[in-house]
Parts: sequence; C-alpha cells; structure tokens
Amino acid sequence: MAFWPSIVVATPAHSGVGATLTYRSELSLAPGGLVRVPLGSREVLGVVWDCPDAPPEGLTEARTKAVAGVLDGLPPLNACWRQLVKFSAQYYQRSLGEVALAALPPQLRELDSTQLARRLKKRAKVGTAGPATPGELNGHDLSDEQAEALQALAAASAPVLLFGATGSGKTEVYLRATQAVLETPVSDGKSPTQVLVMVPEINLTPQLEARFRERFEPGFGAGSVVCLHSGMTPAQRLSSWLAAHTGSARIVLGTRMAIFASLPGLRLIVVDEEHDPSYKSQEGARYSARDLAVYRAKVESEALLAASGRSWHTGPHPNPLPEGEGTEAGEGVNVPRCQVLLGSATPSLESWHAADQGRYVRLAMPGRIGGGMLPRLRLVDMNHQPKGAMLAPPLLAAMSERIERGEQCLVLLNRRGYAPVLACHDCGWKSGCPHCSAYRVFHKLDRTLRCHHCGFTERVPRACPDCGNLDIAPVGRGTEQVEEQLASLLAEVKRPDGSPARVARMDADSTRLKGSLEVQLAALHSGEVDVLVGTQMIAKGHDFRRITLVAGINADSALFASDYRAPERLFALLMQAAGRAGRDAEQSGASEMWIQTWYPQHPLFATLKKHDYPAFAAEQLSEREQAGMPPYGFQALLRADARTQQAAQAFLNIAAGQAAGLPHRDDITLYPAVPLTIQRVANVERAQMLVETHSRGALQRFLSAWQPVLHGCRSAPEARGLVRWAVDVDPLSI
DNA sequence: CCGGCTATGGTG
DNA sequence: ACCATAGCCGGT
Repeated sequence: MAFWPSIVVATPAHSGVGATLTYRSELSLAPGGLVRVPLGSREVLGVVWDCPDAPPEGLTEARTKAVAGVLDGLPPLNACWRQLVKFSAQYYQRSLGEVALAALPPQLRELDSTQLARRLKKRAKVGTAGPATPGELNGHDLSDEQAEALQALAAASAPVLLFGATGSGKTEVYLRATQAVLETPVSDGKSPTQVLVMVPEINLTPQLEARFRERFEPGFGAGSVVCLHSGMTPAQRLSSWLAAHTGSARIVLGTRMAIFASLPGLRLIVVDEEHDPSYKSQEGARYSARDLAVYRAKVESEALLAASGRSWHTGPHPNPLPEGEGTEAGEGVNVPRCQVLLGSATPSLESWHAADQGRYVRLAMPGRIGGGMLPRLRLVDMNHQPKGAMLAPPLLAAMSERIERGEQCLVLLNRRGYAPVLACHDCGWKSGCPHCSAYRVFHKLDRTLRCHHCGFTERVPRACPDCGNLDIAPVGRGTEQVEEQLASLLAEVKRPDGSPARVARMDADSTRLKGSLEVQLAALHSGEVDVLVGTQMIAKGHDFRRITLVAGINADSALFASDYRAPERLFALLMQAAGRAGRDAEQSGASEMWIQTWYPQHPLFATLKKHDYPAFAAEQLSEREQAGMPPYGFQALLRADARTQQAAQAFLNIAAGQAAGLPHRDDITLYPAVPLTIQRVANVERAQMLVETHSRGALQRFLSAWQPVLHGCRSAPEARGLVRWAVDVDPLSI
C-alpha cells in the first residue's frame, strides 16, 4: 500500500461515516492542533485528533481531501482536554466532533491564522504578569472552621464536598484555596497554575468576579481573572478563551460551559452551589458540569502524576461517572494534583451519598461568620387564615413591624407576571397558548398575555374571545400582583424616618435590560427599598445585609409534585432563601423565615425548622434506595419531538422494540412512552421513555449499542413527522 | 411552470 | 452542523 501522510480530524459532522474524518496533510501536525478542513462544500474548523503512522485501511489517497489551513501560533489543546471531550461525547451519547467544536469559542471558527496571530499578540500584552506577590488587602482573619476546612482540603486526595451554611464564608475558602494554588511554583517551561471557578448562573458572576479581581489582580496582574459564559459577546468569549488557553489568565470564572475551557495549568476546580440544576445542560450534549468537574480533576491529576514520574498507587479514582468505586481519602499530600471543591449549603444527594461512602471528603462549616444565626422558621397554617388572603395577616403585621424598625423583607414567589391565567367567568374560556399545551400568563404592566414556553405574546383582549363577555379576570397570583397588593397593604406603614414603605419587584422581567439587575441590587443595598418581591432569583447568592424577614408565600405546589427531586429542590430553595436573612449578626437573633402552607404538618418543614440538612438528606436517600432511584439506580431518557404525539411515541416504541438482543438488555428497564407534562411546545409534540438500571456500566454499554439503532428508527414510516430525538443521560427531571 | 418551504441524506 | 438535493403547494 502506498504511503501518504494522513491525519484524523474531529469535525462538526455527526452522522454516517464515523466519529472522525481522515485528511491528507504534508505539514507536521500534532494532536490537539486546530485546522481548517473541507467538509462537503464548506470549510470548517476541526481539531486534530490523531496522527497515525499509516492511513486507515480501505481509504485511498484520491478519496481524501487535503487540510486547507492550520491555525498555527496556537498551542495544541492538551491531552487532558481531549480526554475530557472524548469522555463527554461517549458518556452523553453525542459525536466527538460535536462536543469538541461546541467546547471551542464560536469566533474561532471564523478566524484565519493571521487574524488569530493578531488576537494572540493583543492578549500577550495584557496577560503577562510579573512574579506573583501574594495579595496582602485580604483583610479579615479566617474563622476556625474556615482554617480547618482549608487544612483538610490541602490534605485531601479525593473530591471535597464543602458543606457550609449560607453565610459560613465558603467564598473566602475558595479565595484562599485559589491563592494557595496560584502561589505554587512551577518548573520552567510548564504552564502557570490555574483555577477554574464555576457558578450556576450568569447573574452570580459579577459579584464573584469583583471579589476575585480585588484579591488577585494586585498580585497577579490585570487580566489574570477572566469570565466565560454565554452572556458575553463572541469577541469577549474568544478573548477569555485565548487567555485561558495561553495561560495568561490564572483564574477562569464561569457558568457550566467553562468546564470545557482549555486550561493547561489547571490545579483546582471550584463548583459553587454544586447542587444547582443549572449545571446540567438541557440541549446538545446534556452534560453535568459538576460531574465533569470531578472527572476532569481526576484526568488532570493522573497526567500531573505521570509527568512527575510517580505512579498512582491508590487504585481507581473517585469519579461519579463510570462504574463507581473510590479511593481512600487523606492520602497523597504533596502529590501533584488537580483538586475539585464542591460547595453547597444543601448538597446534591449524589454528592452527599458519595461523601457517605467515603468517595468524597466532607468538610462541614455549620457556623455563620460573625456568629449570626439562621432565621427561625414560622409556619403559617393557611387553613386558619381569612379566605383568599394572599398574605396572612400575622405575616403582614410582622413585615410592618420590620419596616418600622428600618429592616428589610424578602417575599419569594416562583411565578412571574400578574397571574398565571386569565379566565372568562361566563363561558369558561382560559388564556391558553395556541401553540403549546399551557396557559399564557397575564402581564398587567404591559397588558400582554405571554406564553412562558414558546414566547407567543398578544395584547390582552378587551373581552372574552369566545363569548364577548367583558368579565374576564386573572386567576392565581404572580410577582406583579404581589408587588401591587403589598404596595397597597403597606401604604400606611412608615419607615423610621417617617417616609412611606417601598415595595419593589425583582424577576426575569424586571432584570431583562442590561444593567438593571445592578440598579435593583443597589436600590436594595442603599435602603431605598423595604420589601423585595421576587422569584427564586432573589434567593440565590446575593449578599443582602439588612434583611431580617424572608417569606415564602406559595411553597405547597412543590410538596406534592410528581417529580421525585421536587422535595430536594424545595428544601434547597427555602434554605437558600432563609440564608438571605440575618447576615448581619446584630439583627440575626430576631430574623425569621415565614412560610405560608396548607400542610404545616408536612415532614419537610420539621427538618427545615431545625436547619437539619443531614437528616433531610438521610431520609431522602433511604427513600431513593428503596425505590432504586439515583444515586442508587441509573437513568437515561429517550426524548422525541414530533409533529404529532403518535409519531413521537411511535419512534420511542420502535426504538424499544429494536433494543431486543442488545448488550445488557436484560439489565435494563424500558418504561412505556409517555407525553411530557407540557405535551406540546411551539406546535411540537413531545414524548419520552425512561431507561432505568442498577448499573452505570450496563447503562453506558446499552446506550452505546442502542445509538445506531436509534438513528435507523428515524426513518420508520410510523415515525413520520419526527422532528428530533435525543438521549439525556442522568436526567434531572423525569 | 417557477419559486419557496420542508424533509432527507451526506460529508474523508 | 450545514449544505445540497428532492419532494409538495401557490401565484401570474
């Protein structure tokens, strides 16, 4: 066979031929290099995946195309990054090229190598900081708990779960751990050490960014801290990505997508609020950035160890993903490694279970900085309140008292708009969405009916569209209505300076415009606002100083939800909300969390009252174990979207039928195809099938074998009208 | 009878 | 992914 130089490239192509495509190239290329290659009639960005000695069997030189260009000047993506991408593609059942290309900044696809050179030069100027002089502006001493946590972290050789109460100073632990990593000297020619810090939401990046900049830019230079999230412009993203890839950025702060950043000197990954469902991607490769963080840290550690010439002797590694065994905690101090630090006041049951088993090291910080106490829980039994009261009189009285003392209140309601539905009292018309099986929400401020699923918006009709009746009225309550009502109910209440109480609202609608979140937070901090009404957005992360009362006014819907993770989410949300109150120690003694409920006897409230997350977790875990649910069992969803519900279900049923004889089929339960709770969205019918088993390995091998079958089922005549399908491994809601 | 839209297939 | 091509309705 004639020799010709070939390279294997990961491209965005993802059905048919295989995971990678082979090209011809005279140039010397290394794995991880970026190339432009012809694909069909286009030219696309690709990642060099392999440089084999000989081209694959059965492929002739004439049938291959030549590499069109090389983005030289850019160091190749290292083996750890490639391993992360490869693993993610396999585990989440997507093509290698799709994951690889999605992990790169979109702008990179449009650049040629001269443009790239210019960007790199620009970067170099900002990026190279002088020798590190550790930031001194550190200020406060560590609490005993923080100091102990940091010591234990330094000694840990497994993932660390930092179980810290809201206000216990987790961020300071992240900062100190980061500082320790950045001060670690590296030998010549090696990349400077780097830290990745992830937060669940874009909203939470600015305040964390400010703290990291303040702490590290004096010592490590401007540009040592960069952000990476989907809210940035393409140019900003490219710039941050290049800074991370070249090592000029020492700290990358971002949302879930940041897990795929190229970080050649990575030594620590922090996952803040690790329980947060936002870490699970809901489109494309449905990855969990938290789980991948644990995997990535393991891969990076192995590489560092191999490079240091030692061999790993503790056996298999902690890893939530492949068939999970573990490693013993507490070994391996001073072994070069990349650590992972998962922080939460209400950890995911998955992480909690891993800590119970000793696969993770659990560090607890139960106390609040400054000795503040968590608020006292007050349950309002709605059975004993006046009919139709949206806020119980005792709650209103308590709020008034707080306002008169110059304290602030938070009112939590997980529903945007004025009312979830508008209805005609005569003929029974309701404000349904014509494109979805859902009601359109009444937004009074701009007089619209808006579908929160597909975005379809119309002006509110003046009369009932069906019968012409003028008497159409809102049913149920949203944040707009609570804001309006509270403003009128508290109109007579005076603040200490004699001025009237002020109510404001914060939700996705009020913060849509750029900068308005900051404006709203400033209004709260300066004390202009006494009562803030909002969705779960107000429960997350923000550091409110003068809040002494938090009220959840409609928690019940989650108590009896069919989703088995609903209690966990409700507990986390209420704990998080409670954590907003009493951050100021002086006032914390009297701070309160009020919950309006029709079911005050519900056991969830008893554990919440004691702020006893361990008890709650133990109880939930035993239920999960009984039922063989995660983390004891393993699940995937096969999802199908189609023009008709029959087509969607037909696809799923055919797929299930054709699963016969596949590896591990006997270990797998395939449940019947069912429509999703919201069956139709934007005129697309949705259905799904639950895949369940007791072994992660069995699930993986079964899904891999099922994949080509699923591709084939697409063209089954019964599935005519199928729009798309997807596999969701480790789904968050079923 | 052309043009636009949507479904289907292939990329080295 | 993205593009090309093939198959189905409306308009002058």
